[in-house]
Amino acid sequence: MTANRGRKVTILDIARELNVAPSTVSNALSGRRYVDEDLVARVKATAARLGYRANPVARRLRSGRASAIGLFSAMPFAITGGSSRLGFMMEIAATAAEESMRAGLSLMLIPPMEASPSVEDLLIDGALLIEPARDDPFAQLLDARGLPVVRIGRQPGRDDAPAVDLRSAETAALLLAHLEQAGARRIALITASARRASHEETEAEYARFAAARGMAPLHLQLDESGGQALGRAETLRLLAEHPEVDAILAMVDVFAAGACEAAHAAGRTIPGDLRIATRYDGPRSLAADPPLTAVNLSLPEVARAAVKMLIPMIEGEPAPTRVRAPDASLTVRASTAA
Amino acid sequence: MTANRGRKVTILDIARELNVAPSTVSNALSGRRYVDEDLVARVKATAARLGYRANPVARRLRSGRASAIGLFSAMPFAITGGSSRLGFMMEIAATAAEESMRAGLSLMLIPPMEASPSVEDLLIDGALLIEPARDDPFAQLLDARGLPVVRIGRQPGRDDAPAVDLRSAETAALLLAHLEQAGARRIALITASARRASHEETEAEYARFAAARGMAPLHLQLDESGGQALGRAETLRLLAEHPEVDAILAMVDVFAAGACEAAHAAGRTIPGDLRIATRYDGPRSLAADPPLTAVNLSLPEVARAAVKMLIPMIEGEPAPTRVRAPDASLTVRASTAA
DNA sequence: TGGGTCTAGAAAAACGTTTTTCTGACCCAG
DNA sequence: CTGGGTCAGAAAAACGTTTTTCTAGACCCA
Repeated sequence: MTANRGRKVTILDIARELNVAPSTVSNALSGRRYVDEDLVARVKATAARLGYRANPVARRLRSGRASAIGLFSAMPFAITGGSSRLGFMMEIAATAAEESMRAGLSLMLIPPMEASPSVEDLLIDGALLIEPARDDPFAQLLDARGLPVVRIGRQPGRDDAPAVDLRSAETAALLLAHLEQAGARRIALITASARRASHEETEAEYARFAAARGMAPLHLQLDESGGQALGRAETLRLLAEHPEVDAILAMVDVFAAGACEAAHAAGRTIPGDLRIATRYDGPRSLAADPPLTAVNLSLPEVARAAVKMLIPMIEGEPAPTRVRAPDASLTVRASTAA
Repeated sequence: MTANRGRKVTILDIARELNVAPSTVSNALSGRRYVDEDLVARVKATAARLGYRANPVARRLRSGRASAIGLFSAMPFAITGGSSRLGFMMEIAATAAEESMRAGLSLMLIPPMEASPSVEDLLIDGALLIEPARDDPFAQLLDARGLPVVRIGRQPGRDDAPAVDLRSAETAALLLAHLEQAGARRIALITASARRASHEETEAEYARFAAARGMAPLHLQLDESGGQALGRAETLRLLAEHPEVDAILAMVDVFAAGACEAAHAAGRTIPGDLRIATRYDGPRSLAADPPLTAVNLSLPEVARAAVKMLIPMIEGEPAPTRVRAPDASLTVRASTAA
């Protein structure tokens, strides 16, 4: 019996109906002040009869709190998701949603889009920002709005900003050591041109690794939005120009998948002629042919840590400004296994 | 220069500062009524100087709109996500987030949790509900709140409710025909005890299929929260009691993965002795050993259709009440390939 | 010159709660 | 029999916008 005479039913309607003050209705329904049992019963009955639903927006007006946080990723979906739309961002999203719900916050998913949503108008109290680049547009908008933000992966140039450190230098070292140990003597590196900490750190680590061994560095920086096709095309060119390359470390999984295609097209066997490894152990590293050696980044733990950092920041309490991701570990698959 | 003297800066502060009415400040900032150019400039300057940020909650008070929709799944995460937290729900989430953002709505991720969030207090205008069971708790709460809801997968017993029909009978028929064509003569079925439309329809289709061929039906209904371990255990028992079984159709991917484990433990080869197929072609069907034959459910299209249904419902406009998912197609993998 | 229209801004209402403050009745101890 | 305390409810303030209504002056034209 949802008495729907046009307008929404408010607390005022109940008050009028019972000749009682609105505040009394509020207290009766919420129970935060004692109200005569009998009156409470009548209020509740009337509320039910009229089909009253508390307006959650009005409710939040006093506190000004949205009780929600946003999860932002500026990476094009070709990277974060691709055709199957699964991957890095969604793996973080799942755990972050759970963890924030535990704290009474909902999680809003802000997908990377050309027409970026007007950040000004999003109903959120804070944000998680996935792998921001040096000049990240979301980072600027969020900072301009003055929202608390936790970065998942440091933002280059913003060493002060609260972040979960993904420790990409260590990840890169792990992968390079594995490739070398698997027999590689000339390792090429493919990163993205976007200036994310993971790419910058990996490049530095690669330079160090190459220098230490007297190996001439061979490094491609590709545009993330090029996706798998670009990875394939550029790898083909690389293999043609540098036939001595016997391993490729592709930081972005779609580039790695493209590299596999290129290897097949160039008649190279994997891992016999060419070893290929990537960073994020997601659905794409599994689906590649052959499945790719990759790194377990412990994204659920990372997501949980990020939410735990963000919550006190929202409350205005002191919060740690830097947390380190757990130690990474290698998952060796056919793309490098001897 | 975020002049932060305790309180938040409001439109009133700007008005006071300039000896001007609050409404004028509002109009100057929003531009929806003409305000003298010079004054606009002064208002904007003062706003910037004081560090004014519009309060999005207050802004929404008049409209009462949250500008957000919720994505709910009552399936335990063991099913929807599992250890890697990816899968059905997240695949839908990615596309739904994109599609709703396009309409100016954000998407809230409501993960399945024991302590269900108080649905009453969620700041949403509508909801998508993934594969609700006959007695789905979220469905009840959402309906009680009077929110528009689009079900992704019909809800048994709620044929009237707006939904995207996942056409599970056809999916089941596709899988059964494939198993038979791959040489199976005795196909066992594993569904979940939760009464979701996909399970009910599959069971019906299986019964029809078996009857038509004079094949004695063999059907297990498992508790979804049991996950892969339960799938393994029950498959082991099944194989012991019915050694003649030469194919298993497991509707839930974790059960299928468990069935693979069981087959190995029982010394059966896949697909030689035993063919295994599942429904959702997600990361788990790929990661199984061997990779599983599964169905492409076109979840991105499904998610888009669901959002498109929901939007007019929120606006109070007439909306279609039933949409059919695209035709399903089979992805044949090593678990059934001859 | 009087009545109409237009203008830019002021003023007030509205959105729907929650929280704080006020009030009158009652009770009890001093 | 009075002053203070407790009680349940009323009243009002508060939250921060947006929207509607009002107003005083400028302008115009018959």
